[in-house]
Amino acid sequence: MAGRPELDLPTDEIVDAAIAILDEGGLAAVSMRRVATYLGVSPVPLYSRIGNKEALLEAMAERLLAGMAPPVELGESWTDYVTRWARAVRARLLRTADMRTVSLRRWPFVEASRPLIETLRSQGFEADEAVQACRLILWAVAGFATTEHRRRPTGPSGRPRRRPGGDPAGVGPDETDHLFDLHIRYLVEGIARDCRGRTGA
Amino acid sequence: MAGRPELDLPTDEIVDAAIAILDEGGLAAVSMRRVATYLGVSPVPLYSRIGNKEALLEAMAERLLAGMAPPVELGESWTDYVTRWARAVRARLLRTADMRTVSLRRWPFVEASRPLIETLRSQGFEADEAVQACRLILWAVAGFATTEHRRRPTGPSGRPRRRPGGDPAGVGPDETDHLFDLHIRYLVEGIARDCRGRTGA
DNA sequence: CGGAATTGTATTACGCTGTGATTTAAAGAG
DNA sequence: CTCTTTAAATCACAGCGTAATACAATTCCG
Repeated sequence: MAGRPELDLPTDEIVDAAIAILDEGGLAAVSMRRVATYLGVSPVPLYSRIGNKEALLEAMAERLLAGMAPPVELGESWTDYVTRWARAVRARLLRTADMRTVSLRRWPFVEASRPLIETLRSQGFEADEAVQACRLILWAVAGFATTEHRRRPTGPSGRPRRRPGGDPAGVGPDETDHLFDLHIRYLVEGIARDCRGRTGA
Repeated sequence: MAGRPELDLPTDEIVDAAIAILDEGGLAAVSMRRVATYLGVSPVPLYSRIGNKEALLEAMAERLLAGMAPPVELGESWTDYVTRWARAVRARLLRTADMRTVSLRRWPFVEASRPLIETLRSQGFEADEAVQACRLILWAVAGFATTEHRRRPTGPSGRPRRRPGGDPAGVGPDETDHLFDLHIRYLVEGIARDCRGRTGA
């Protein structure tokens, strides 16, 4: 049963399978061999199509984060769009099953920041101001989500090791939402203040 | 050559060895077996002393990030301390060879945030205000460093895959420093504004 | 139409991983 | 000196990423 070049196994299906495995077994369950058997295929076509495991993870991150930036609405002020943008990106990041799949991969974020930069530029920001503001927001959101995300216990390993003194940073999810909005508001206010002379707000 | 219970192999030396391997070979080079042979020992004592690999990584992160909060200076305003604290934490994070060793591990950050919270409380912050401000700063710093950190190429894998359209977020290190200070300043200003009635600044 | 080149797959194999089971040697107690 | 306890080495197992090899089906060319 070998060698029918007609059987198309697009990279999309490989990524689909990998994400399915990720969703139900965590990142540790994603292996080239398992993805292959999930597709009823040997590991070879995975290597011929996506290269290696690192490339697979990259493609998974790209898929999971594609189109995370919301579309710009007509007549929307940049402050409103920044807030919506930040919330949307955070939501998408938190929906990811295992943050390590997505963390430390730059490209999807670069892509998502494009509409943000365009909005800022269209409302009077200089090019370097827009890039700077975008980076500020992006890093704040990515960092917040990274730190906020709870990874589910990946199996029986890792004894809990109860710590003395408790965890002063333990808060509920609604409090976290509030904190996130506060964070973004502070940044937006700061940016608005530093650029107020030129944006005419 | 087996079974001399006198040979003390403290967990500290295990962590030392693991960090040495991390520094010269990256996170991928850190394996239980390699750490064991580095110490001239079988993998068994590693398991009897630290449990498993996850626990080893946890211990490494703890070591790498221990004492990252700078000591409080007498008569220092909380805004100054927050700025110093943020810079120190960021510097420590960036010094880590591979960010994934340290990322997504909460405990060292909880520990580092204690002096920050104490400083805030001693200068008139309510308990929940202090925790909130601390969380804001902490997540901003951790997120900034996580996103900022360049991971070195971990071997010959991962073809670069040059992207079309370039990278609008590509900036130099000095610009990054400036952006970081700006980020922290915005947060500090926002916190100061929201708490100005009580802190009497 | 028939052989040849190409293509894409399965199989095999190598060295590595984390970790449990089994065995062995050393130290201490009576 | 003998027995118990302790902690190590050695072996074993299943799984991993991935390169090499072998083979079947298609496609091209004469």
